Amino acid sequence: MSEKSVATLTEAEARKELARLAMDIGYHDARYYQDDAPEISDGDYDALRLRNAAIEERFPKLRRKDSPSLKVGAAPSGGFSKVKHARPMLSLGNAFNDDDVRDFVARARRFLGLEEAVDIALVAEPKIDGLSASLRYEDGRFIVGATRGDGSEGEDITRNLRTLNEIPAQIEGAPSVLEVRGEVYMSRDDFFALNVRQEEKDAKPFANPRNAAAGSLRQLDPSITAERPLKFFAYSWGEISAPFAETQFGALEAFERWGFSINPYSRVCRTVEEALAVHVDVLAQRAELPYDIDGIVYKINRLDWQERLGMVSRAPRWAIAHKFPAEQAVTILEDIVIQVGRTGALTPVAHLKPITVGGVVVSRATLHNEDEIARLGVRIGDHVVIQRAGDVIPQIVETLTDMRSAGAELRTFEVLDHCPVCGSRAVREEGEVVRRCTGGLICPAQAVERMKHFVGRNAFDIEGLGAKHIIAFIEDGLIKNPGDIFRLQERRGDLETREGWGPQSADNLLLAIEERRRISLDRFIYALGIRQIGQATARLLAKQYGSLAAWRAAMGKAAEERAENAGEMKKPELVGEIFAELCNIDQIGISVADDLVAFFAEAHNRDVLEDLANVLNVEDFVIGDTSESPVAGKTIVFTGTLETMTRSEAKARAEALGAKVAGSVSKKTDYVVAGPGAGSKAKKAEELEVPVLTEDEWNAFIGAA
DNA sequence: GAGCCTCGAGTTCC
DNA sequence: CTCGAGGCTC
Repeated sequence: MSEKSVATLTEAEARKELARLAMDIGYHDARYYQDDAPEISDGDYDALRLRNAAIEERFPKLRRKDSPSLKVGAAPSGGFSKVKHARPMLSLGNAFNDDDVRDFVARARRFLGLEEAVDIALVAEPKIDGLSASLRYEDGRFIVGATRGDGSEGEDITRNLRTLNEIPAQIEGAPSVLEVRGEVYMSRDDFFALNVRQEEKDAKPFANPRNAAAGSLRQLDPSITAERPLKFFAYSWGEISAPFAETQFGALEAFERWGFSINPYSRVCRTVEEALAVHVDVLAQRAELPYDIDGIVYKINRLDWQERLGMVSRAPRWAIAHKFPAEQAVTILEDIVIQVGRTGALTPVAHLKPITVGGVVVSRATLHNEDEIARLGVRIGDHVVIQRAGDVIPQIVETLTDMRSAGAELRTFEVLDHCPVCGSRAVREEGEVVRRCTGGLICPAQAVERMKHFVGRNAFDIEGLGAKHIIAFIEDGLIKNPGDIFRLQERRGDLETREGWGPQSADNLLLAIEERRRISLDRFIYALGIRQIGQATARLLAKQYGSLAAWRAAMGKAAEERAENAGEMKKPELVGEIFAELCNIDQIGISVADDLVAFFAEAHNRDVLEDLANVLNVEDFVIGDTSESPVAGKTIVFTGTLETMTRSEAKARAEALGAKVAGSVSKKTDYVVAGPGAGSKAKKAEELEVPVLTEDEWNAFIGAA
């Protein structure tokens, strides 16, 4: 289709074309959003919208009432679809001073088993204050782009990302599958200019470049994003079909060859000290840089080392962010208010006279606990220095006692001995820092927090069911137990007639709930909010027991054992077989096992679980494909000093091959790998007739896989 | 038994 | 993001 350049269109032609575009775009919107079956590529679609916007810009008077550019909320319930990252997008550990960085390198050296004298080269690159994004290329074509989201699943912002000049639509010579990761950001100059335009349009200005970039990227209408001056630095990658570099810096160079921008301050440093010099250097130039940065990221340059180091929970062991000192400000502590958490923890929160720190207005900050208040010596009415830790969470750094006016009587914070919400006793256990409400099930504040946790992002992740609705639903008796959420459709009438609700909002919520009726076992366990059972431990349990039925059966039995042998906490075996089995899972000890079993000892909790099991579809835990692995499903115990690898490396490798790594030898142990100096464990293995391998034998054994 | 390391729980603002 | 506590290693 030959199109006339917008500049040469006559008014009549423009009017006709705008009408056609409105119709076409409306048609494709319906295919895309309603049928989920687009007929044209995103690129072609974007071209239509861009042309529409261009014509409207030249002939503002011709803008139609039904113009596509006015339909900001084209998406169904106003959102982006989700994209699962083929490889998770990690976050980074933080260093706040030079020693933290030296420690990081020392840890890596130890993990890799390297001599003190071996230098570990690092790539130092500025950490841009923007939003990370992942761009997937297949056969050189940009296919899909996503936000980081929770790290494993982000939002599909492909159409918005396509509007960025610095994101090539096509790249040459790259692996057939390549996920490029980097930071979308806005330069300071562009941010100021945008704010001027925003004010001219009577739109709210953005607080800082980061928010401006975030707001621009989250536009439902890509033509708005297209008008925003967003930029992109590539710095990392996700899934790749073939290796394309041997070093971190080599990867950056490859990105540059493919047409991406990489940060010009990125450089290879042979030693930690050289890397630390980059930090000093860039910090000195911080104000002159065209964009905001919040620190320097160091990555171990050799990719084979990166691979061996792997990751810990959500962060790689081969990279760290060295933060710049946080911006500080002085304000007045107006009040201290107590919040009640899911576990009953009473947390004092400072209410502050609102003040801008690092481009955001801060009015509250956590005071953690009563010891922290005592340490700060703060009283209500005091001037306090606040900063945003890691440039995000506000914290009170110090109290400016000098600024107390003479004779002024400032109120001190008084420790509560009762829960401010339910009135139950609030006690602080011996040796613990937190004070807790003992109200448990009767405390409404705890009930709300437990429910919030249940529907939260890392648990059931029910969209549209936020704190406000939860509180209202609980108050109105719509939900009492978690299972009630999944019976809300029976009370559709009650939902629709709520103030501010209608058929559409009820539909949206019920749909979001239906989507989550199916859930993985580990998320399910995590959602229950059992004390000390977070994401990592929930996954361990899911892995150990495999199915909800198996887990419930085991835990129920453990609770019985515990009832019979209460008080025998010192030795797990004395409590019971299952209890001992729990404690034998690496990372789970007596304390964690006891909280877990205590949960099952409560009839109320068993009822909640039974109820949930009836309304949900909890998927069995599936481990990655380790069918080829000789050690899949086997339980391994490492003991003694390992020579060719460190303990954590050995553990990580074994787990990757589908094995369970346990801490002590039992009759369930399949193999014991003993290095020199192995003592009691190797002996116990002999007694139990568990095969004992040397390290070399073990390596040969798994090497076959 | 001390000293790491990892995990959980609590929190802010947009 | 931070802090405290639990678990593991030596």
